[in-house]
Amino acid sequence: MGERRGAAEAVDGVLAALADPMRRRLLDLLAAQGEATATTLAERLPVSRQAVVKHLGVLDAAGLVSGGRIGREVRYTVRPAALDATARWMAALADDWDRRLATIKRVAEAAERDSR
Amino acid sequence: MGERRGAAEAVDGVLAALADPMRRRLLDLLAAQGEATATTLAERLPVSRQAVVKHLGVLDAAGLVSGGRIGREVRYTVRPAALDATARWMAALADDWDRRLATIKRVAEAAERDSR
DNA sequence: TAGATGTGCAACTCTGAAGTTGCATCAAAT
DNA sequence: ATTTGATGCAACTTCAGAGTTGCACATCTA
Repeated sequence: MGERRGAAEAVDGVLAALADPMRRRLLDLLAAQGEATATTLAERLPVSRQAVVKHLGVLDAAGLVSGGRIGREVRYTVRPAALDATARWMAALADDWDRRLATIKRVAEAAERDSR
Repeated sequence: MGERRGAAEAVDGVLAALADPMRRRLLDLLAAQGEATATTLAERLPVSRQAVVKHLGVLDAAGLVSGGRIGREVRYTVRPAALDATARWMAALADDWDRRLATIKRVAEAAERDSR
C-alpha cells in the first residue's frame, strides 16, 4: 500500500522510484491507459512480467500507483498526489536556493563596499 | 560542465542525481554555505573527499551545481535553474495524470449510464 | 472437472554505482 | 627551494537492485 509517512521520507521514495527510466516508461503507459495489469504492461515493455511486478511494487511503496484486485487480476492506477507533493517540495527547494544565493550575494557586495 | 541538452534528458540527469541521499545532503550543505570546496564539504560528511568529488561530478553533469577554480581550490555553488525546471516538469506530469484520470472516469460513468 | 490464464514466491545472475585507498601533481606560503 | 595543502587520476572492493527463470497457487471458463 501507499503508506503514511513523513513528508521527507515520502519524497525520498518518489525520487528513488522516478530515478529509473523503465519505471518512468511504465508510469507513462499506465497513465495513458488509466488502468492496467502487470501482465498487460509487460506485453508493451521490453522486460518480463516479473520485472514489471517489482517496479510496480516500488512505485506502490512510493505512493505513485495503487493496485486493486478484481477477480484473478490486479489492476493498477496512477496516483498524482505523491507526484504533486514532490513537485511542490522541489519547487520550494529551488526557491530556497534562490533566496540563499541572493543573500550571499548581498552580503558579499556589502563587504566589498566596506573594504573601500 | 552543466551541459546543454534536451529538456527530457536534463530531467533524466536531475532525477538520477537527486535519487541519492548523500547527494541531497551534499546539496543542502552547499546551499547553506553558498560556496564550498570538495575538501571542506567532505569534512562535514561521513564520506571521503573522493566520494564527494564524484558526487559533485554527477551534480555538475546534471546542472545542479557549478564549480570554478580559484587559485589551488575549486569552489562549487548550487544552481537553482535545473532544479526549478525539473519541478515544473513534475508538476506538469502530475497535472497530466489528473486530467487523464478525470477523462477515464467521465467515460466510465457515461458507459454505465448507457448500460442501464 | 480440466484446461487455460493470471498472480505470487524464490533463487539466481550480473551490472553499475558508491565508496575506499594510494599516489601523482600543482599552487601557495615560509 | 621546501614544505604544506588542495586537487586529479586510477585501481580496487562491495553491494543493492534490475532482470531472469522456474514453479506453485488461485481463478475463470468451456
